[in-house]
Amino acid sequence: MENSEDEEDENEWRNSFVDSPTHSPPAAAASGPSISETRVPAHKVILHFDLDCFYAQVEMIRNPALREVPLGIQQKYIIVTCNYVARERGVNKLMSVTDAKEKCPELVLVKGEDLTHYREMSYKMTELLMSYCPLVERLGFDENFMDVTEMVEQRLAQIVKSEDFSFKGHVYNHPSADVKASNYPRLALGSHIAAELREAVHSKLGLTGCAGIATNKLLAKLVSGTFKPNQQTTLLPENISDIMGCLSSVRKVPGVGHQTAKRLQALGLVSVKDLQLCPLNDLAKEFGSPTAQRLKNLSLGVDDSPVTCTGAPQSLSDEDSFKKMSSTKEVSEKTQQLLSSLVERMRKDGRQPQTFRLTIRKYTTTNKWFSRESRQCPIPDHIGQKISSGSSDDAVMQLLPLAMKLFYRMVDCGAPFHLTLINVCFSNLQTRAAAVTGKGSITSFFSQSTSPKKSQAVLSQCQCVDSSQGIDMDHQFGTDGMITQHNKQPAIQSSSSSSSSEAPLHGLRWKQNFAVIVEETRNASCSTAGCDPDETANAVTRLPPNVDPEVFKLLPEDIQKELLSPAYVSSLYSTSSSQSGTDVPSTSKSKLPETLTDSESISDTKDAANKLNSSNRVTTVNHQGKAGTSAFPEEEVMEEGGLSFPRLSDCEFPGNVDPKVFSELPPDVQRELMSEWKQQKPILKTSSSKKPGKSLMSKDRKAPGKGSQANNLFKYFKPS
DNA sequence: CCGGGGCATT
DNA sequence: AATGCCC
Repeated sequence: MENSEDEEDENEWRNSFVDSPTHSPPAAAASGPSISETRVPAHKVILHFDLDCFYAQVEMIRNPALREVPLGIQQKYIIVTCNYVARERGVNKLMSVTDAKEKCPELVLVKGEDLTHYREMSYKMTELLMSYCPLVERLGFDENFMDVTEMVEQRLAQIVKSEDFSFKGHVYNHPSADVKASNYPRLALGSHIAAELREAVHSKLGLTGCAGIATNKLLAKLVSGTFKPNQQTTLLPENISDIMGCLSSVRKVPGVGHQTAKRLQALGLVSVKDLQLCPLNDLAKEFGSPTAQRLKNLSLGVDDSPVTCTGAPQSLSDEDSFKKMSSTKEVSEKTQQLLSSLVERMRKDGRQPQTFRLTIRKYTTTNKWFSRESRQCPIPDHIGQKISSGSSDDAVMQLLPLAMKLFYRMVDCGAPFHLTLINVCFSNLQTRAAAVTGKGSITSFFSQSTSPKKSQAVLSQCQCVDSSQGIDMDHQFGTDGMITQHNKQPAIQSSSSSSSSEAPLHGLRWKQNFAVIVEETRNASCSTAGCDPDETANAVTRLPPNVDPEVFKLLPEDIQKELLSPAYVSSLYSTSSSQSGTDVPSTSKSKLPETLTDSESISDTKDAANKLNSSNRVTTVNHQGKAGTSAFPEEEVMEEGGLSFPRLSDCEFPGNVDPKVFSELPPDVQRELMSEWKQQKPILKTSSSKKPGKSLMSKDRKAPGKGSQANNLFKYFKPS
């Protein structure tokens, strides 16, 4: 059942590649001992979501009056995107403001340099998708991949044999009604799921978008844009060569960028067809064997890269570009300004950056817009602490000299200089738990007393997420959101809606935290409808087969702590999760509610509806009650948020942790640990062992640090 | 070539 | 730590 034997469509799919000499076996698979026969997996069903003119949509939600007018989103002197009214009048993406105004003098412009609102909405989108299936990968702010293979299999199992059903939306190169879903039941079900998710996104967030349904990420992305806007397209295996073949330029292939395209062109390869036909050896001479194979595969529509959960960002940065900056005073002021907003964002994130980087772009006549230089340095701990919990202004003031030091390493201020961009970036983001314990050992952990301050911080973040949620942000435009469209002052200044706390996005993380917290404390505080005690209890109580709680409890305290460390957790994921791209941890599937099963749909499913609305309901939460009995007295407000993502626990709560042991930890420590877990990538591939051959699009994350140490700890667990 | 963000390589 | 490449 797990390696569900292929039906006809699988065979057809496979056959379509069999003749390709360069084709490597569709990786994945072989989670167990490689039985030669069963190792070819059922093909995956991958969805790609691509929101329509994303920034413009967000602005139109914030101010519905903009829906009726041609709207362009302006960053500096560029229209980065525009609504469809504007497109009808000849405005296009990445058009200069001058050209756009020429084409469409009535064009209304909204400044889009502050990404806060876009970022927030972007994460809401990802969270919404994740609430149905945790395997979601972000690509930029407006695209998401989703691996729904498991969901499809579940539905397939429930389908009545004779049941006749069809594809939702378009089918690439087919008069959609032609195609019988029974020939490709999995893709057909994928198209149903895509349709339902798009509807959910629309009803819950007010956003429209396209979806592509195919057997891998490459194809899903390529096919999703076939019908725009607000439509979806399924690609059948038999049409793979069609969609690849009609790509005029290799550049159209996701994963082939400018540089790669240029190098290919030097080999005389321009179209995808050229690339398909080019001998692998020729490619290997230019790119090396692995890259050559990847390129060739991509040209054929082959892509075995897994959908990798994106999780929280690995870095936060802020930048500004300008015509000219040539004095250190300006540089210092601009840097300070950038640092201020970055520090605020960093603080809301909750993690503590260990590295600071300053990037600049120097003006050069030789037109190298792209060349940026950067210098980076460690952030002294005392400064890091100010960023996350101290005075923001102090933090900025201490970072500024650091930044200037880096600046002087790149610019000789004795001579004239001319900058056109400054970027500040925090990376190497660590949770306080990790920061507090100092590098390797977690020993001082328990001596840390519970920190009221931190709890408060978490709470306020929760409230921030809360207040920033809600689809109709219209009302945020009190009186200042009116449309202006004169030529002198072409841009509307986005109402600075500072009211809706910048509290961004890691709603993702926070909500996941809440989910875990709720589960841990549910006896004390779970009181709301939609909270299924069995489900949540299981999520936390269940241990994977290779973990012996009894053994765990007998371990020395410090060893236990190491086992709870994020590095260990992630290493566990990376080694225990199967290499198969199609195998989803079985725990995460069985409990998926039937939210999407029928045309009935999402909104009618209590569970889903509760989830999706949670953000709007947080304010209605009962703030009192079991304050005394909860392990997190200050955080009652979280329970609603937690209930909204009951299923995430499968994916997010490390299964190797003994809940009893965990529950005996101080609340503060529990919270820190959970916070850490949230930031690990739940799905990790081992980059060394198997080699699914990552595509250019894959991320292939590694477990952070301490791998060897963590691995040694495996001996404390039962062999699986 | 705007604003981000990520990964791999050196 | 710095650059390149990708979206």
